[in-house]
Amino acid sequence: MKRARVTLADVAALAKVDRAVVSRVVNNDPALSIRPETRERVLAAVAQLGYRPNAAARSLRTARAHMFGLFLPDFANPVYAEIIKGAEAAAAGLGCVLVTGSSTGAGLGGYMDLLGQGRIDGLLLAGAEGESELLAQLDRMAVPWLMLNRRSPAVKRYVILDDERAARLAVEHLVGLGHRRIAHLAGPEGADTALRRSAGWRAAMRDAGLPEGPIVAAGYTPAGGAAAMAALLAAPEPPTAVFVANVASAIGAMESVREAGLDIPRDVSMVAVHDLDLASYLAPPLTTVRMPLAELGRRGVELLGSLKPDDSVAEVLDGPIELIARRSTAPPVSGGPGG
Amino acid sequence: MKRARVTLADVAALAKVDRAVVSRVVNNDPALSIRPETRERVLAAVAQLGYRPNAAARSLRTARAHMFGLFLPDFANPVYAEIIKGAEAAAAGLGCVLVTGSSTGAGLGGYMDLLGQGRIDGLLLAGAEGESELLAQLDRMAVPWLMLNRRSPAVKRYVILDDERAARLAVEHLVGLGHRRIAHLAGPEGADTALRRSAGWRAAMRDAGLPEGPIVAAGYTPAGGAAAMAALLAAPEPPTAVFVANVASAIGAMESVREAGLDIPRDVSMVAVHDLDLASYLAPPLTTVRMPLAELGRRGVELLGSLKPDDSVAEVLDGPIELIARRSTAPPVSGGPGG
DNA sequence: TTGTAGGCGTTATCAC
DNA sequence: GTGATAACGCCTACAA
Repeated sequence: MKRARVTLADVAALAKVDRAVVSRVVNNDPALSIRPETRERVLAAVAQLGYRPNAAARSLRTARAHMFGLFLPDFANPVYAEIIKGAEAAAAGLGCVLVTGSSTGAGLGGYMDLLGQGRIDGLLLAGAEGESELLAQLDRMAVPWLMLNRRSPAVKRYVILDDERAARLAVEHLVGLGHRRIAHLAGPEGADTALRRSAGWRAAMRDAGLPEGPIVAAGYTPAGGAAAMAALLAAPEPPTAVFVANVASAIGAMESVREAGLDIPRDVSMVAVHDLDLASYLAPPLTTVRMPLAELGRRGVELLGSLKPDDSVAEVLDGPIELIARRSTAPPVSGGPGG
Repeated sequence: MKRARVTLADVAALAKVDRAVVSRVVNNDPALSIRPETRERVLAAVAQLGYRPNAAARSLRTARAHMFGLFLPDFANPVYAEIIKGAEAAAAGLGCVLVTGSSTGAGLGGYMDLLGQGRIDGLLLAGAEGESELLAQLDRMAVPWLMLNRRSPAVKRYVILDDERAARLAVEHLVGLGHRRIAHLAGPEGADTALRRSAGWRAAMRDAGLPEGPIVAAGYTPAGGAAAMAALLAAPEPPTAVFVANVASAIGAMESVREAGLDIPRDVSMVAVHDLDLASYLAPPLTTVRMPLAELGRRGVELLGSLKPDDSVAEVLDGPIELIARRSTAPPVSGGPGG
């Protein structure tokens, strides 16, 4: 029953036709005219033997793997879950499968090899910090790849979201509530998303005629956010509101506020980028800016599928960005914390 | 510069040797005696041309893909991040790459095809609920696969953690603090992990000579946990402590407790399975049971690599399981909530 | 409507 | 020490 390997030849023999015929039937060759009964016989044989085309042979012949790759820094960052979902769905729509890997367990090297060896037809990179060596190599490889949610340093090959607009939305919400001393808990130094969000904060403050508040950088983790927020609160004139670059850091930042014996939103309002399920279950529920992450994944795959090796892409995805107001933001108490 | 495809033949021509020689050099064939200068020439040609072996051709020839698959229900569940990390590292150790996919974006079908077509050498399934049809098919496929963190219904092909012991540890912690009315916020009905954790709770209660407290099931999500906890609190004689089957549900459960105007741990103590970064940043920091998730991923790949198609595996991974006491558990106030 | 034949890039088994 | 040659399983002009 369990045959290790059923080939086209086995099916052909059973159906008493040539392998070529089986191949065309299996591939639904439109330019094939065949007697219904013959097709029946072939299909029956395929079913009976449990035949599945060997992908290696097929790829060797057609130089297409019907597979895309997505590489990211860390599965623990929940924003990637959403991106992956969109990318997987898009790949499935193209009749391909998406394979995902991270740099926590293994390096980018493995996925680069997949690409170099033609085992995947394209690679999506969601943040490959400090891998500029490999990136240069990638660019020499005459093969489709794209950065997701992050601009590529040398070549123009990326799709990003409008992080600047998201930041403005957040800051405008705080300004609308009456805040004037609005600090920024930024992302990691040099990270491209962090840069764009900081720029948005800066622009919105300027537009509102407000002085640029204090800014401190931190990794996109609770621990990073906690440390950064502590620094912000230690300042002589602490902010009445904070725009946090990422929801994970915000979780840590909230803890720092509690540690300091202060209350959110009475003493400090807080709004963060990226909306997660989690946000509405924090204490208090966190005001966030929702961005179209699944859409980003979807679009990335879509572009990969239709990209020529030397094309350049520099796209800011135009999708819905909205503020989800919850209970972590409120008008400032006059005088602010300590007043 | 950008050559679409450099083959063995190109290298052989440049190095003025036969393709066979190049192949042996590239593969470090130990049974090859070769003049050092020849090897030099070959290596130089490889470097100059940027040759990379074509994986399709190699797989066709050797019937090995050097690739393992891991399939899971949802990347948004953070416990999988840890499992993936271990699995990726183990695969890299075997000179393979691990590719991961989820059922949120596409179905299991794509990954089953990878396996059936020989594009991956084995498949790890971390929860494929309700896919029993595909599972049966998998078993007929004479190909290595394994369930992770979940027992397989028909065949014995799984590695799990000692969830029962984890549950006992949690309950014993609560009993040690003096709790007697210990409820259980269980996982989804029918989920295998949920079953094992419930069994542990039941056993620990019996061993402590305590009556089995109330139990209510919920999905492993904040929303599920919130609803279930609300139900538990509405009972005439609410528990003084809750053993929650999963950290995600616990986050929702904490919110329900706050909604009810109660305090953790004064009115209700709470302990949950699986330790995440996040846990120490909740309000209050959540007491958890840490399980060796990365180890589970590692072991899964290890077994896949050395499994014969008809072998059966039923392993309870023997790794460190420890209670991480934080501030969500404390001795009960005499009389309990409302007393 | 069906069959034939060549080759995709490797590796393994020989022979020289 | 090195080279020739035959598969691996499939696709696709082209021929019949």
